[in-house]
Amino acid sequence: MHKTLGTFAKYLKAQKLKFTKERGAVLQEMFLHRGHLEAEDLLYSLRRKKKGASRATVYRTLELLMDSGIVRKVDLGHGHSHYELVLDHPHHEHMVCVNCGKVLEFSDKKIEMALKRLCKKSRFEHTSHHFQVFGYCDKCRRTKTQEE
Amino acid sequence: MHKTLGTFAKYLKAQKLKFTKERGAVLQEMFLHRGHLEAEDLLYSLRRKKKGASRATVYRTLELLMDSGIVRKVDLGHGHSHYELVLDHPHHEHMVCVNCGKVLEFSDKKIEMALKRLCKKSRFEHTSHHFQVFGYCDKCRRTKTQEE
DNA sequence: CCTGTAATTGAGATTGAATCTCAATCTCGA
DNA sequence: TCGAGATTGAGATTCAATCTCAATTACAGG
Ligand SMILES: [Mn+2]
Ligand SMILES: [Mn+2]
Ligand SMILES: [Zn+2]
Ligand SMILES: [Zn+2]
Repeated sequence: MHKTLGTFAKYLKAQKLKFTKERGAVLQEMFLHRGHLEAEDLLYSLRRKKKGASRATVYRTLELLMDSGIVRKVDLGHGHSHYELVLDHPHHEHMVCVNCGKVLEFSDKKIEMALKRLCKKSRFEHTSHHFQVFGYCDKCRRTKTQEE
Repeated sequence: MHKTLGTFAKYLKAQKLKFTKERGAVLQEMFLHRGHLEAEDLLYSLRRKKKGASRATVYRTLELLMDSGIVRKVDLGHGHSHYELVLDHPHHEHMVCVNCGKVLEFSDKKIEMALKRLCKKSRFEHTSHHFQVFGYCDKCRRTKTQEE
């Protein structure tokens, strides 16, 4: 946390922005929960602790955290965004259980290589990508099989 | 178109649903434009031709077309859905130019195989996936390079 | 060709995520 | 300590998508 806090402070200073208790609280809350968080989760979590930050401020702070490379936006196919800490957590993709919502993370050199090759072939300059896999996690798969 | 029209008619009959001029018009419009369409595009396109169908009906018809396997929903990372005809157009992924919006389609056996292997390893039962690649198409890449 | 009934439609209300507005408040460097 | 300029929050707004429900329509059976 402390290293990241420093990163954020430095980023804010460089942009002539201010470090406020609301911004600090949002970052702290991201650390507290880890995982893949919705903005709304952060909002209510903060409210419960009386460390309120308005909805607008939560979204604005997430934007800043993304700009400073501390947080990334994740698309889990729910029709709204989730956010996760970058930390030393390198680029990866997500498998989402359509039954219980569980999220598995994965990354694969072969896929990355194949994608690179395909982009070259199409003369497409790749800057980023999202890869969401949907299905049933181990637990839900077993339950489902028994019911049939 | 005619084969697909038959598929749709058959599907509707099997579900005890009715074939209406609005539903016919939406399907016809999908054929007219091909490509990756937004619901809103369909809506205005139909209005211009006085073949009106309300917003609600357009969305409801797209739902039926998906259920009958004629159309699939596409996520191009725009925060709202696009739709495309399935036809004999097999499963594929999309590259989206962040500058001009151009969409390139691709599919890759190696990626499919790697994904299959990863799911097996995680005991995850794969049912579907979305893969969006963002970057610059050939044309925009050239323009961008010259400007720098 | 009729008719009755169940499905369909459309105008407009509603939802939910995300963004915007702007007056009041706060931060931080000098 | 002070003031310029950044920030905040309540509530309005946007936009895609869905819902509501009274009026309309399709179509199976006669
Ligand atoms: Mn993740
Ligand atoms: Mn496509
Ligand atoms: Zn599960
Ligand atoms: Zn382009």
